[in-house]
Amino acid sequence: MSRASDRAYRKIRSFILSGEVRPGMQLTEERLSEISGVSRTPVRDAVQRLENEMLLVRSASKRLSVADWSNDEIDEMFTLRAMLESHATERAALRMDADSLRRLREINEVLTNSVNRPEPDITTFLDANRQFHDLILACAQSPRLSKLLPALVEQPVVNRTANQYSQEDLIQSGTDHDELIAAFAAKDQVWAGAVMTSHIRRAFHSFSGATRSTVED
Amino acid sequence: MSRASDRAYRKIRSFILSGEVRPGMQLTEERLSEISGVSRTPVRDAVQRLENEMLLVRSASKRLSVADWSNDEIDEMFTLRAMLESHATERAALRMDADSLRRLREINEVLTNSVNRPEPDITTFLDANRQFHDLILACAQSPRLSKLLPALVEQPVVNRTANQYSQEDLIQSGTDHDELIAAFAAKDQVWAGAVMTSHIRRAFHSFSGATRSTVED
DNA sequence: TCGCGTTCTATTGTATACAATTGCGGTCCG
DNA sequence: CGGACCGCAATTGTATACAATAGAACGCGA
Repeated sequence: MSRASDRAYRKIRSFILSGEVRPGMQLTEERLSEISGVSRTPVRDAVQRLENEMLLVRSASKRLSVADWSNDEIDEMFTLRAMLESHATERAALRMDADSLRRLREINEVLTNSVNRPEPDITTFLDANRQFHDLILACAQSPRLSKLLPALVEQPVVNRTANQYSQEDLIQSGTDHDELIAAFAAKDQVWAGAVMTSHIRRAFHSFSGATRSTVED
Repeated sequence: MSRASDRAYRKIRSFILSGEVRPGMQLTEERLSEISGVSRTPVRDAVQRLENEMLLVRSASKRLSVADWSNDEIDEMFTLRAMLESHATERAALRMDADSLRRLREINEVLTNSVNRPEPDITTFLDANRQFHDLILACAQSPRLSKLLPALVEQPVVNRTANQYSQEDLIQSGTDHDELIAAFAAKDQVWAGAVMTSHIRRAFHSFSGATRSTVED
């Protein structure tokens, strides 16, 4: 979208993810327009996008509030993501070209280096990770998937989790990616899809293990 | 959404589906506001929704045009729908209560009656069919799915196809639904999911068989 | 004091005017 | 005659003012 609209989207998004506002809390459009520094018109565009990503929800009568996900919803989110992203991976396996494969290797090189050190560089890891998954999605060549998946991946969880990952988890991610690359090289869609499924399911369990047990403490 | 916005959405939608405009054709926001009889502001809301459903696309520089789906995209659409809707069905199988089950039977009774006659009543069929699938989706109790699926089902294809279905196809739909109901009654999620998958895949092949061969003629 | 209705206020929805951007066409120079 | 540049027209993007609606607070009567 356009400049103001995008600006609003990013500002509001990071505002929500920063944790300054608690789930369930009301947010008026006017408030959001103050936050993002643009008028309500582009704010409304941004809000509609955030509603689709379910970061914002419209309460009974049109009032906006920050989404509050139940555990069941988070489970479901990972499940759907695993389904769709492994499907994307299967498609990508059939359509992968040499250049993309090379690029995937480069990206994963960066990712691996960022975690194979005493103090993992989370920012670099997240960035490389995103690039890796994005490139696969692009190779899947499915406009629909490209529209649906991002709303599911939506960093909320990804980002919140990355800090909770243990270093072994991060290293394992790099290993998963290596195996994905091997599957792509072999043009084996079943293999590739399966690796992606377990990659995501593992992330899910690391996540739910970490956060939920701490909540219960 | 609100009144004008919804009105715009429906008007534009039916305008596109009516076939008055051909895929790829440009549509200015002003034109759309004339069609729907409201100002550009609510039109833009509606447009954003239609973009998500991929009935409209924004070409290179923000100009709107009617979406033009490749065969591959239509295949993908059915594939995704089958994946997600059978997943929804699996969830529903675990959560189905007696009332909903009864209601499903009622709806399918209507559906079956509408096609078991010399001249099938397509309108009634479509309406009952939609209710049937909607109720299952509701029983799945997954806000995410409820958001994702409709954008995929989106009558475009459903409606265009219904007229192309042979009477046997329509009757078979009713039979599929009966089997779904049996699976729900048995609380067998695997069974239910499988029936839904084949239900949709059959629709897909009826569709692509009908339309694509005629195109090639 | 409780329940109900009424008014007032906060919030969202719509229209319109204006700004910015992009495409198109015409013209001028080589 | 061809190509590039410049300027106008069409289209989208943004702001603001106003309308409609839903919620809350207040007061009145039973």
